[in-house]
Amino acid sequence: MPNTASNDFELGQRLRAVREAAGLSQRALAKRAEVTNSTISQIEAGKVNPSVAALKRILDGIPVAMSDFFAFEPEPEKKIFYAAEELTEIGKGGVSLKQIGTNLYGRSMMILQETYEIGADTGRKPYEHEAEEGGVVISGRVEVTVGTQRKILGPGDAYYFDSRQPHRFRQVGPEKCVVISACTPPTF
Amino acid sequence: MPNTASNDFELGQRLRAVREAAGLSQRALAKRAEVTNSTISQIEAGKVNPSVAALKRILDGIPVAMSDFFAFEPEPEKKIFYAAEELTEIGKGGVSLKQIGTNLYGRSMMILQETYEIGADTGRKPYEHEAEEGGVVISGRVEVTVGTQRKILGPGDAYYFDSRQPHRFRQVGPEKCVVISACTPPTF
DNA sequence: TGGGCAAGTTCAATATCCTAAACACTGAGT
DNA sequence: ACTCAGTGTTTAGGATATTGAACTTGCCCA
Repeated sequence: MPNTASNDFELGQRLRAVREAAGLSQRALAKRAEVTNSTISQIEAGKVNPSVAALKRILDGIPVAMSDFFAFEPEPEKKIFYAAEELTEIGKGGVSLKQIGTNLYGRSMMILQETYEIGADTGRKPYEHEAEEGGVVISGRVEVTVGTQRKILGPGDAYYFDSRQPHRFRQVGPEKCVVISACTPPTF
Repeated sequence: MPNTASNDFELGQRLRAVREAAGLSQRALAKRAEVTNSTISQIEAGKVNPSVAALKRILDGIPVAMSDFFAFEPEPEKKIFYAAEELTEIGKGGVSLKQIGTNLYGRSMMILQETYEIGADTGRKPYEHEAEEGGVVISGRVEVTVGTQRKILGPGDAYYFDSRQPHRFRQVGPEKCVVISACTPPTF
């Protein structure tokens, strides 16, 4: 692909605006940022895609923080709605875990759509990181074992437990089972 | 300079954290971001300095906004104090304009230290963009003409006017004149 | 035990950026 | 007119990122 130079949005224009607002010439800024004036010229003209390191050094020379520089982005990607096929598939084997909303960095919980095929069994997960989780059965039946308790749940039934307890999910009955669940925190 | 790979701070570590928090593998994210898995691998390992375009595409694939990704930076460069020699020199000729604080993008005013050498004269600036400006004389004497009014100001004297009015500053007396002034808005 | 699969990593080749030096232009001062 | 110092721009070449494919590892399951 040729250098479209449009993938950066108006990065160059913004840099120019910021630099001029600071009353700096390209060379003056280049000296502070320890890059060359041509680098700045080409970036502002949209002829190149600067590396993150180069842009950071330049912005530090103004100085403007990276987050400020990108703060007022058009923000094209604040996804709120997700088509079914966009859901991130995590699981494997007979258990399919689909993450609702590709949880962004820093989210405080993760929502999953879990599908247990006929005969699917998570096996006994001994104990995991500190978290809580709960869910509701949408269709089918699943046998849930948490600690010493065990119960078969059908559509409309729900569960909620501390995930440090050993737990196991096993599909039962003639049809696959779908569960919507949530847990917190997502990874840590 | 060899590839230090440390200029990016912990960019790679952060990307890995963000990606894993989203539950995506390198290849899964690469597919969404339309880059290759090796690109992500090398970035996360700190072996390369990604281009802004590459990083943006990757973050869009998660999705995370650039500003969010850099939001919790150590913010090393929130400059508040400035050594005398750091002040940005703007003026030319007998008039030296030093910008206090290299006004960041979006600042709502600009503060200047103006030095008028012996005989310095700004000439009559007809009318400029909509703004207001004011200042205080620190040392020396300066004749200020604004519209039809004219006055010679000495140490401690001050002025304030709408800068759309034609105005002129002219050093008078045996010593150079130093003025601290402010104007708003800075550029626009 | 071995196959299959998905994970992250590495390597050579290509595409791209960054630098250094020169170019063109402007305004101010001899 | 000429130089000088300041703008921003352009160009060639070495440095670096990105690609595409191979490599390694670990895991599950037959």
